[in-house]
Amino acid sequence: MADRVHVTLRDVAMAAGVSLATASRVLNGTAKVREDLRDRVEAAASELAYTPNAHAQALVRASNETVGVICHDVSDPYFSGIARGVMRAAAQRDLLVMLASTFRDSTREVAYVSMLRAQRARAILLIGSGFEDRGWERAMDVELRPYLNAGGRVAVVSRHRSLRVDTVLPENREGAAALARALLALGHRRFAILSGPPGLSTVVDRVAGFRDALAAAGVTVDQIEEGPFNREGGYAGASALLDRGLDATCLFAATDVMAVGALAALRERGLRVPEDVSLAGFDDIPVVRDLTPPLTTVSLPLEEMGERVIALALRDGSRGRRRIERVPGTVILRASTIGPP
Amino acid sequence: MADRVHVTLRDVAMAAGVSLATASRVLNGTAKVREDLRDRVEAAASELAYTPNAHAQALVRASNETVGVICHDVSDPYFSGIARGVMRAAAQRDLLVMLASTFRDSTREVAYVSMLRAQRARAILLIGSGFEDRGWERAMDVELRPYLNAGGRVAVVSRHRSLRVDTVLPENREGAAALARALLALGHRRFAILSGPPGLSTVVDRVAGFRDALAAAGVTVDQIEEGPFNREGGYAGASALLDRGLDATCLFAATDVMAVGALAALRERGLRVPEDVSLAGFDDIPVVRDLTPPLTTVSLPLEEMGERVIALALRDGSRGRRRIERVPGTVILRASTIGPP
DNA sequence: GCGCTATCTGAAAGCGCTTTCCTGCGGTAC
DNA sequence: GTACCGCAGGAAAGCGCTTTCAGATAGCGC
Repeated sequence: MADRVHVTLRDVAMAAGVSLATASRVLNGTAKVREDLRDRVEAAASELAYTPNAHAQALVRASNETVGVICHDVSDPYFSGIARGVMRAAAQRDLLVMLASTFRDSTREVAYVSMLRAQRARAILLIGSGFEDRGWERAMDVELRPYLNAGGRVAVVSRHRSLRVDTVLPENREGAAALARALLALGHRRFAILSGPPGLSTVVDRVAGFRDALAAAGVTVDQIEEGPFNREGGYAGASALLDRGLDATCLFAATDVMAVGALAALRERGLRVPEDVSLAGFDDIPVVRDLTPPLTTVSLPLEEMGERVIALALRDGSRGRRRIERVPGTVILRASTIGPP
Repeated sequence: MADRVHVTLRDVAMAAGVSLATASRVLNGTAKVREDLRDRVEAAASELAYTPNAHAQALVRASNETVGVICHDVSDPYFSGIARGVMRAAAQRDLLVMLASTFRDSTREVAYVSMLRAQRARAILLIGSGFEDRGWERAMDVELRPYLNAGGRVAVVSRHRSLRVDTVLPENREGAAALARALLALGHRRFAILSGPPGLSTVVDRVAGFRDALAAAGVTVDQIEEGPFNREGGYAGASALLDRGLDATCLFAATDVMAVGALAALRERGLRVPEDVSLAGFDDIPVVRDLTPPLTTVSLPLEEMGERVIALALRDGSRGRRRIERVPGTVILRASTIGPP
């Protein structure tokens, strides 16, 4: 048994007593080969458990079968929902997905793009909002532009101020506005907001949409708390609000994950949801319907968004003009929101 | 601006007026190069936005910077928790992770291993239990053996009957047994079990451990329902149990995800947890503590397991004997379990 | 000033594959 | 029987890189 050495096409060709060219042709079905030769090559290949070296193939074909996906955190249900859609679509096309988590570190994000570029990935998908930060934008541009020029494909989910690429755009602003109107309709007039880190477009848009819709009804919000985009952020934010004296009948968290944390904080302080305070989130990640009370939120078709973003990146005629696919959010009123006490 | 063409080392070398060898040496820092030449090369590289072709490097170096991870479903919190640990550790080592979801299709799993082998991935990590199925075992062996012989590294999380490779082994059996004893201590004597698909070692072990511990106390379980390993499986299983007339004071679901579904089913039928029936799961995925009531479960350090499995795969002296790292589970009693009514 | 060594640079080989180009073959038409 | 065509298989080039090997240059002692 061969040890520590890869079986190459040359081995297969020799074992079959044919030339490299013939072996390659048989294995790829690129040209007609006399039947007995073909059989011998196939037998040799399976005998030796031959697997073509994908790097050599990628090198000579100048294309390859991988797509890169960059998200903030795989264990965040928002991203893993989208990633699931990407993977499903990728599997259908026999593509391999390289998934990277940046842990919200913009430096790492740029580094990953660079690695993916080195891999000559067929496409790079950026999931999650961009950083509204000049330095990041410049660094990203430096990596992405040559990649695009070399024929690479890039598509993103969420708004990126500086990236003029194909986009799947959740209607964060409109969704948040619709949610605000629904909450107004329930009778709420005093709101507090749990916002994510500043500089993330998703947060910015949601908060802006929410506030604008309220403003249109003559309602202003002055209790806003910022925190990291995770359960702890929601928990800490809600706690801070409570410490300061919550002056609202309804709390809006910019993401469901934060809402989950907020719910825990509220409950710990003895506030009942929704009797004492209503709570709403955004995204409709799977778990929120299993909370008690189930969470009011704006639903986004996460898996579908994943499928759409990869389709966008891989579509033909991609050199045409930039395409933006808007994904509307649907307000889902559940038991976590009722009229004000 | 160059269009549709990659900048190669040759371009950099020419622009800098040096040979390929020198350019390569500068960029890799492999040897001393006269300062002015070095500066020129570096200037040219950044000017041209040069990125080395990772495939060419992998080809000549016969090694590369990617590790493959295969799991059943990224959007399952159990897997994404482990994946998070893997990614964190991979980032530290400057490795790129190729993550594949099999959607529990054993054929696809084998296909992914083959692709990863073609990529000459430095290591392949299998997360999630193996299929106890002769055909799958044989097919997997055919792919993995040549990979291992060629110096590839493989490590797994969970028990795989046929794979004699480095393993991170959650103590499913012992954990479930400990949980059973804790529930017995609460006074329960009549149990029902929600099991996953047969042939998955994780399920088999958990159910066996649970039953054995009960048996040791003279308690038998005859209400067992099998279903898919997800929320719907738990929901359907619990519903089926209810339809048939649930004869138990405590329900054990083989995974937390299933328990979540079961909780919804129970509640829909008007059964209160824990007053009417206690409910316990396994894994301690993040969401369960936010349920109402918070779920009793067996806690597994998911992220740490991910870090350990990649460390195992990448460790030196890996040609030594197989290593098995056992990961104990910790019983966490929360409000979803109380004494029997 | 000569010979020797220590450094650094460049030429070239080769990683494993695909694909072009070319050769040699048998078959057809005259 | 000769000339021509079509086709299948082999030799070889080349994808972009690293690294060996040899050559060039400078530095040193005598």
